[in-house]
Amino acid sequence: MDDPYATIGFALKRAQQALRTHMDTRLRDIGLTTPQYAVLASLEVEPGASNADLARLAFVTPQTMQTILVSLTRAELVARAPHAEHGRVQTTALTAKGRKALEAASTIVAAAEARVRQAAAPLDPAAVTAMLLRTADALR
Amino acid sequence: MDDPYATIGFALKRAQQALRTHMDTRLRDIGLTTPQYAVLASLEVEPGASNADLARLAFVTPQTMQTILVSLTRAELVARAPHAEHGRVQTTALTAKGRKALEAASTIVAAAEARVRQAAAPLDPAAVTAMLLRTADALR
DNA sequence: CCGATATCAGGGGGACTGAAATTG
DNA sequence: CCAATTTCAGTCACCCTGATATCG
Repeated sequence: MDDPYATIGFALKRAQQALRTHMDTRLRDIGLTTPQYAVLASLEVEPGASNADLARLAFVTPQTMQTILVSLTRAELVARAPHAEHGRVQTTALTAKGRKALEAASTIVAAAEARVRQAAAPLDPAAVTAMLLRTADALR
Repeated sequence: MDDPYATIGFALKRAQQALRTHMDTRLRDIGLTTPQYAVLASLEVEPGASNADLARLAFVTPQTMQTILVSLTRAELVARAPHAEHGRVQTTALTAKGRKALEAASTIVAAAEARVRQAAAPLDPAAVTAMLLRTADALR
């Protein structure tokens, strides 16, 4: 087999790690990690989502999402409340503080995305996005 | 900010996570994780490398590499020995068992890479690799 | 009774920061 | 004294198994 340093797999890991590190560094200033931002962003689209809902959206296990929600609750960025009908289900929603944090985070994340798109040139960003999602699907 | 689900950043995370999960699943049969495979592959190219050397090759902190080397040593896939001149430096090399594991892993990894390349079409794999490495550089 | 959900407990590997000790 | 290396300690986010409890 050929040079492992010349594979898409290796480059994929490098790029993702760089993006994650970059975002973590910027987001630390406003007290967030990258996964925490992702959950806040999901909650803006799906207010009142349950733990299981959020886990599916983020492609992680319910246990993992549980630990993230506990830390977000402790930081008072989200609030949880029992579901109106389903006794056991806990719904989660952004607090005012959480909405403020998300707004600040969005600027940071948009800037990072812009840098990635610039680096993608001359490849079309939409084509790159589609290619990456095809790759994810191909590896289920 | 636009839909976070339509960004390169989101797709990048999805693809990398899928690749990592896929490789971990396949490599588990031979008792390896993906980072452990990566270290074994580095050691084939750089036998006798130190912890700090390997950390730089993998773009992780020395502390992270330390934990990986401890587990590889415990599994007897690598062996560590004090450097001939530098008293504090520990050199690491593949054992016979480690070389065998690496060989088995290489087949698995090559198959995964082939699937990724197929999913990349119609984009040129070399162009995709270069684009991803450009992205990593752009985010330092 | 089944299935989905939520949560707790435990363990593991991999990533980080901070700090300490050694050594050139 | 400084720089590099190794290593210890702690935290975080991710996975897993298994168990418990609540519902529909």
